Amino acid sequence: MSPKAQPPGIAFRKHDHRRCQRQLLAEATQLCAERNLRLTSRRRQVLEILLASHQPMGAYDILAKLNRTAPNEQIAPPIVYRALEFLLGEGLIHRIESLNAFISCAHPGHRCGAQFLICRDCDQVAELEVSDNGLLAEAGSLGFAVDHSVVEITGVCAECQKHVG
Amino acid sequence: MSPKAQPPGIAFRKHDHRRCQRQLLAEATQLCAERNLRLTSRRRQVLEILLASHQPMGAYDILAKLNRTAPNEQIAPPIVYRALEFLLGEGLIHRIESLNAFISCAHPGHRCGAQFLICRDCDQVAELEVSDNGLLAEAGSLGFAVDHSVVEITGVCAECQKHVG
DNA sequence: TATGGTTACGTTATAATATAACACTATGTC
DNA sequence: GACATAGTGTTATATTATAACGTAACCATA
Ligand SMILES: [Zn+2]
Ligand SMILES: [Zn+2]
Ligand SMILES: [Zn+2]
Ligand SMILES: [Zn+2]
Repeated sequence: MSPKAQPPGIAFRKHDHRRCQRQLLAEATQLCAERNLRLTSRRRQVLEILLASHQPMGAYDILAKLNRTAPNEQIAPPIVYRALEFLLGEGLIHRIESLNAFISCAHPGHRCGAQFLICRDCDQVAELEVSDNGLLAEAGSLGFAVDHSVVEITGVCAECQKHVG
Repeated sequence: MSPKAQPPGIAFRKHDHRRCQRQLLAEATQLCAERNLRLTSRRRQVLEILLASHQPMGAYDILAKLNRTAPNEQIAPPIVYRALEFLLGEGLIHRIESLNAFISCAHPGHRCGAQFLICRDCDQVAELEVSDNGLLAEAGSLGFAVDHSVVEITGVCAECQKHVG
């Protein structure tokens, strides 16, 4: 089975996010099963926190949320960072470098680089998946062997442009 | 006068860096004069430290270098960050988000977004200037108003590929 | 050349982000 | 159960960045 990926720019569209969320969690669960990896409760907890929205969250925001849900235990940074590391490694979340923050992946399992549109008004982030040929071509012509690419475009989404103008 | 920009990928080519450095400093000086801005000695100091190579440096590396050159005074972080802020604002340097580091700009004054190839072997960073159409087109089709773009490609440069075998 | 406004610099303290190191616990295998 | 391994918990600390406030340099005008 190959579940359908979220369409590009979904973060900026009105959509049934409950469903969006459920679908992505199911995909993550399945993907871990297929890879024989353990989506432990900590890891799932962190993933669910990120799946709750299309907004990126800092590691310490996630930490705070964890500690709010379970005020008896006192969770420390390494726990969060380790869960994030696992999720990043499996392509279930992405790191937004220009925000020092993390966001759930809209197409779990795609191992290639993603591109992000970041609205500085509503803080939503949409994930694209464009084969940005021009750039990779230039890299190729210089004999540069690409490993990983970070593409983060900041601006104002269509919805927010309406509300301001 | 419009001085010639460094060709794309210069960081990965053998070149007369003394000259490269001199040229970029001259351009920076002129540009500040034209804009009626003060390239103070602190700012110039920080710029010169970055111009010394095509490798990005962390703010604290720059700080350490400043303090090494003048062991009598004890310079503190805000001084460095303020100089960096000025240089960033004028497009004389760039911030490499994925490294939390700074690098001198190869085309001072160009206000548009740049793209970087980052060699994880030799730590050199080459600045490109490609109109990466595919991506901006996608952004446009979503009605997203682009503000600033971060493009950072990590990999291994041609030279380093030879040396590893 | 005084005077006042502005910009830049210096200093101290602290915030925000991230990791090292090591002990303990759960999980799967024999 | 004994063992190896992977995951978690805990403490301390490293790294990156900024807030707040005072001082000095610069620049215009009188
Ligand atoms: Zn959604
Ligand atoms: Zn928006
Ligand atoms: Zn050079
Ligand atoms: Zn290299």
